[in-house]
Amino acid sequence: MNYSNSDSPNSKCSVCVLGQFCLPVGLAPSDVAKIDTLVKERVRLQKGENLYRHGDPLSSVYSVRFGTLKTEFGLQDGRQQVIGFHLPGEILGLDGIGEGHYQSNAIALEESEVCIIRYEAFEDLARQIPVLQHQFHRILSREITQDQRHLLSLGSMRAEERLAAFLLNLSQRLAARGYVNNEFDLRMSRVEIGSYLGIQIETVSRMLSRFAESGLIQIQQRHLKLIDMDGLYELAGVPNPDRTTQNN
Amino acid sequence: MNYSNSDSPNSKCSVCVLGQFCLPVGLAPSDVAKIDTLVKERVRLQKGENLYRHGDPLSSVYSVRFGTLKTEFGLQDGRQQVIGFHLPGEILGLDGIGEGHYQSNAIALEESEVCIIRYEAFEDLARQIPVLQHQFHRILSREITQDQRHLLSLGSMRAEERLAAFLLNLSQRLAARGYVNNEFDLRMSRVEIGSYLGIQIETVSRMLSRFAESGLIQIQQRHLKLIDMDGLYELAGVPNPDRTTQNN
DNA sequence: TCATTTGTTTGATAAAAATCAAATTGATCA
DNA sequence: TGATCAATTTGATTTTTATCAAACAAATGA
Repeated sequence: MNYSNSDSPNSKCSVCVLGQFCLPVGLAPSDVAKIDTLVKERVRLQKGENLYRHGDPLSSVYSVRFGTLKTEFGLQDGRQQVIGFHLPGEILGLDGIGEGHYQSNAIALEESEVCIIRYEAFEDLARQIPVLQHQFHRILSREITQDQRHLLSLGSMRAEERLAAFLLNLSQRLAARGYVNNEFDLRMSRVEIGSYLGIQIETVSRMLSRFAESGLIQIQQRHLKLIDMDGLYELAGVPNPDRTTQNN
Repeated sequence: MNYSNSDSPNSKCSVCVLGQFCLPVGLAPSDVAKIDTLVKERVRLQKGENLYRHGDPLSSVYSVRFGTLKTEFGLQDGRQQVIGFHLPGEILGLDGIGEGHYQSNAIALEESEVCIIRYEAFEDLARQIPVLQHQFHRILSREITQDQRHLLSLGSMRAEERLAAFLLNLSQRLAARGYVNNEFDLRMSRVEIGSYLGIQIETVSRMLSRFAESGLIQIQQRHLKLIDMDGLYELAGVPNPDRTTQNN
């Protein structure tokens, strides 16, 4: 782990392009300046490095600046479940607030950098800036909703439906960040995808091959093209939100 | 739905026995009195009644006063997943904060009563009482952790393991509320258990029969006795937290 | 460069759970 | 009280996915 305490201009929330996804959403510029004083440290992580581990005392929550991380939740007997993949602008560490120590492990899937938000100081600031307080509640609430959507996937969908929903979810989140929505690189291994979706890696591989064969996607290693978005959305059980044709 | 706006003494948070599970945890008596002014309304629900529905605008979050509710999350194509069962003292409606409208349905499993916490007024009060603000963050965070534990169950456990973990989770939550931990009535149907656990009702029924046959439990209809807690905990992948024998 | 390791794909088989079907039990109501 | 309806259990069979095994490909390092 490589800490930095830079005051270089591009390290400030007030100029960060991720502001629209991160804590400062909706804040007046003068309030964002107050966050700047709170978020001064960052950490650089290499692939495979832990940002935090289950049981570490909660000191901070984190915002992804660049890169991708996964969080995983473990059972005493050793089994682990990947809970989420985290893209720039997303907040990590929220599960540590309840008990005062993190309940999950957070691990970088590639070289990544996260902003450190000291939690106690943040609570103080949130009391002073109602919009910030509300935005934080929204972030916590959306995390709950996201986990519930994931539960629906694991509890009610078959393997190929889960996989389609997963690929589309990634696509949407990348598109919101300015990338094209139909071509990207998977940062996670088949093992990690399988764990996230509650299926074995052989099944992940077979389903990807099947998708490719039926013209839904093209895939070579981790490079992915979504060809038939409508078909994928249908598998995922939702209409394609991008389609604005006659049937709307 | 039957609203009441009673100021009878036993309706106040300051005297409510559920305080130890609910919002007021850790608050000074003078601060609990401030919550009393916030939480004055309650709703009585009959079995099967909705407390809120997906899409309803968020106006309040709710605390269960007595009874049991379920929340369920739906897919456009009609599939529904039971996300949680909610006991007295637990807070509902948190998934509405993110988008300003509830993402799930909340339905009473038996005659129940919930306290209404006006959300906007609550945010204001939380700013004035740091301990209350922190307690609310803890509640949100624990909800995330609970959903993650549920994800681990659906993603990494076999049907009988999920069922064992579910029964033990209920047992623990009831025990924390002063009931015996090894004998209780299930308030939910086999269909609802199956949905919650991501398995079909026939499988739920078979697993319950198998548990009974192997002496782990006794069950008649919805009345349940946990006989071999250690065995159940082993199935659930965790050591029995109540055991303080030689191996600790 | 080749050799080794790691990750991925594909195939064959087994296990788990779903589905279909019927029987049984309990609850509700005339 | 019996009749009807709903919920649950049990059995037979099918489907899905896991597991075991092997082949293959990509990445790493001497």
